[in-house]
Amino acid sequence: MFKIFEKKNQARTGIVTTKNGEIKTPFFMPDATRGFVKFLNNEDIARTGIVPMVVNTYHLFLSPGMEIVKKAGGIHKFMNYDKPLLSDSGGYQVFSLIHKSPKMGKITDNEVVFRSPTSGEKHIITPEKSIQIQFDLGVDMMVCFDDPPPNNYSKARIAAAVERTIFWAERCLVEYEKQIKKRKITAGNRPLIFAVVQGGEYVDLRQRCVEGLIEVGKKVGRDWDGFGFGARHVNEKGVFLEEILRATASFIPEKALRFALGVGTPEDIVRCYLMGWDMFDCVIPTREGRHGRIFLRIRGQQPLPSPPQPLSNSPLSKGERERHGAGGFYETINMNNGKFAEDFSKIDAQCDCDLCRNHTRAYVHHLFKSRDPLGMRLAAIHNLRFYVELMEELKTL
RNA sequence: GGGUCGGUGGCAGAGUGGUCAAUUGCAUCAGACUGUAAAUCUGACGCCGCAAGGCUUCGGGGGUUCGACUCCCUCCCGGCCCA
Repeated sequence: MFKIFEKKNQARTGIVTTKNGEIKTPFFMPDATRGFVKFLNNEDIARTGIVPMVVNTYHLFLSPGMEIVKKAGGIHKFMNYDKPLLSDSGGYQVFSLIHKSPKMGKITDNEVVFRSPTSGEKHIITPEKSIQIQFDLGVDMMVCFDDPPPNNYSKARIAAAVERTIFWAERCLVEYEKQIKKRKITAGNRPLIFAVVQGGEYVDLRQRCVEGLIEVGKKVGRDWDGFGFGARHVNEKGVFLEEILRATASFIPEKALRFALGVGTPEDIVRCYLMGWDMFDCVIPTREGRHGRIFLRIRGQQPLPSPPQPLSNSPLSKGERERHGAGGFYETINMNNGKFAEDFSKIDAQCDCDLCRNHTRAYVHHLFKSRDPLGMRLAAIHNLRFYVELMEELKTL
């Protein structure tokens, strides 16, 4: 259930109720794809202020496999995590696998056949099966199995993916209803279900997709709890699809949650929030943290859709400047850079995360140069803390 | 003292007459990362130059050759073996 507290232009704040607790919107979810955020344990996660996380149907299905998750008593018990979890359907993973290398599998209207990249073993996923797996996981929020084509596909192919996504969404929703009944799940305990909007860079296809999905809801007799923005939200050059995101948000009913899947950089999140998107997930804070990039808030600068400007005492490198441009609310530093070798200042004197409370830049640089997992862990913790604080600040905009 | 093997770019270590400014690894420097096949990947890495390109290199010196990191002489230095 989603309740809106306040609305300012398109942006809104609210609260989502799930069987494992409430979440205030807007919120960010780190990707615990295989049932863990790499290098972090639940206590680390809790200290960052993160509440919900994303797990992945595809990855958990392959390993450890559903038999083990079921024996554990569901994904929450397996992970020992008692806060809300959202499972992604696995569609994006299977499709990107096949789009990258057609030998890896085959997509038909009925099902997706693919080979495990690690074992080579053959698997079949259908919309129904994805939903069943997500019920077996026992998550708080689940996502329909969709068809996410690369944005550079022809309009005809994107249109076909839209139709298939709608068709599959119906199968997902029918299966959802079936599972609710079969498992005797009460209204208060049911997982929220999200449809996914495809349509690439075509506004009309995005609109068609949302309309088709809403019709599916009416037909099955169950309104979608939310809609996700499918495929990538940036073009091949990494440029944010401003109008597509804005238009898609406007097509989605106001009472539904708007989930910007895979978004994104801090400025992209700000942009999406201002357009009315409520929830986000992305690998950026954790992956880039593991790779040495640290996000630093420029205090006093309001989060804006525009990118950041450099701190005067810590100039951005050429690449960083090119990426972020001038004028903004944060910068990034790369802890691998030699310039930190003798920098005994704090990473961010005002941040209260494990990294900033306890260590200097020089020490963290040393951890990265030593390739010790501790540096990667601390950097991921810091970046998540940065994202959590950003979400808090969004509410003040 | 005798014998023997060897001295290559920050390090390790290829190359053994021309296609070598010199394979590769490490280190170093920088970049990328957006519903995680990512503790990953990419690039640079003698000197000057944005570049085209130019310049100086393979322990020191001398020699052979059209041409040497590669062959010869000698000196210096190191490992191992024998005394």
